[in-house]
Amino acid sequence: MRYWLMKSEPSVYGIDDLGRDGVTGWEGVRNYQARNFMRDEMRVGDMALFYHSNANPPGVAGVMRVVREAYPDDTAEDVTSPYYDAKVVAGGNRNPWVRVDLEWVETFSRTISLAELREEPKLDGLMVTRKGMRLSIQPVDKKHFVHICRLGAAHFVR
DNA sequence: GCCAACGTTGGC
DNA sequence: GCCAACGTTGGC
Repeated sequence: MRYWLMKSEPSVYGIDDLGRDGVTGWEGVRNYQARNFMRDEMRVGDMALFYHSNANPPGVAGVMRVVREAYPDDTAEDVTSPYYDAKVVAGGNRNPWVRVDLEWVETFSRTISLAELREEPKLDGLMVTRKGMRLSIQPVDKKHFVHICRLGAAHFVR
């Protein structure tokens, strides 16, 4: 089983939205490296940290689980979607974008902020704290995942 | 294939 | 709102 960190802006879709929805399709990923992680490496049962970007403070807000592996993200072909990709349709190319489905697992009682992630020596090597790291889907070491869950006082990990 | 210009991400 | 860092585009 693998562990991930996935970013979303809470003003667009945050962990409270996922808590309400239960399960959501992770739409709108338009970066090939991030897509490749979803398409090639995410498996049902993998766990992911829900990271709030462009938030105050930015940080990990909770945990979710992969419940469906990669399938086409048809928002890329939907003119009315904010994630519409004109290049896909115009080029007559096959839609290269995929999404996975994620299930809400737990919302932390507090957000583990980016500043706190940086300060914690046990989290050395975590990708999200690297300067200039914009990748929206990142693999996370199990030991890092578990530690962040403990910081968040997660129940499911105890 | 190089690389300048441009658009986006995301912390602050 | 600013802007550094990054990814993509497109002329050559």
